[in-house]
Amino acid sequence: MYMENKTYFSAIVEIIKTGHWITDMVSQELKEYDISEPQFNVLRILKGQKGKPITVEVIASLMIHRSSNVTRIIDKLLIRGLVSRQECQTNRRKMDINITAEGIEFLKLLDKKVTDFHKPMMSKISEKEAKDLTRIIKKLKE
Amino acid sequence: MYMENKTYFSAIVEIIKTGHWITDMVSQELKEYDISEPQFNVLRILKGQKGKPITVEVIASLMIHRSSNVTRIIDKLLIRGLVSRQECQTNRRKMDINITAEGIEFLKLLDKKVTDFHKPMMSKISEKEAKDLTRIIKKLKE
DNA sequence: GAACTATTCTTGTATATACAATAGTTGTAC
DNA sequence: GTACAACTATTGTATATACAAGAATAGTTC
Repeated sequence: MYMENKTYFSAIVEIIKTGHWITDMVSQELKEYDISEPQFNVLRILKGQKGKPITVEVIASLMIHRSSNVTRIIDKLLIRGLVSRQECQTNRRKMDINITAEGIEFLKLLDKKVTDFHKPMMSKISEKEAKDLTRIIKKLKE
Repeated sequence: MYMENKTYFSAIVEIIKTGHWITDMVSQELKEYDISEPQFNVLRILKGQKGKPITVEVIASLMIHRSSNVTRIIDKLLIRGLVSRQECQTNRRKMDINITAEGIEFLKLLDKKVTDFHKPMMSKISEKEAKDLTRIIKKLKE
């Protein structure tokens, strides 16, 4: 009977557990600002576009965990004035989403919080280890 | 102004993304058996106890993603006769949860499915790489 | 250009989840 | 042993999520 190789199995479990561990911690950090991890993720994606609006579909594809509810995530950010949403000029099926000036300001606060959490974690491994980690983990999905 | 080191940031993002990617795939595999990933996880934990019942608390601590709803996960497994639940003799606050013979049989089907998904993924990296991956990723949480 | 198909976002709905509150049991201090 | 605190599982509830269905627009074929 085939048995899963323990070495490989441990690796898989560690990836999943650590991913949850990090996002759980980040969620805790964000809680004081009453913003969810997916909302934070969307804000970061929008900021990364440097002023160029992107569609709901593109946001979904760039999210850490592809979500089927980008519309509703945007709804919440809209209410708080952190993003803008308007019909795409060239294709009225699409929506142009962008981060507002308020969104950028707000994100600065969040980024500080999250970075402060990332820093001590990152200090545990060397830059070479980080590179190795990324390289190996990416191979899994090839 | 402090900027996050890109090498480290990529590593973090890859861990989270890959974790989601794996669990999403596994969830898809399990769907045909109408069982959720957390339910599957609980069954595996129980099987790992080799007949010794464990409490709700212990299950939660062993889960890949610690859940606050173990009771309801157990409820569902109970309905299908895959686990048993009874008051702990020595401490009536606790519950003794165990996997049933049906549960073990059912789990064999699921394990085959999931292993068939794991195998090609694992073949993408060497055993040494898997070990390195586990070692580095564990350091992050130290 | 009409009919059909594909794309894109939104919405409806059922389920899952987090979090807090509760209930029952056990442990502890006096 | 009583009072109080701590522990353990369950339940209530509000929110988040997945998935499918819907609505509007665009593209394609004839």
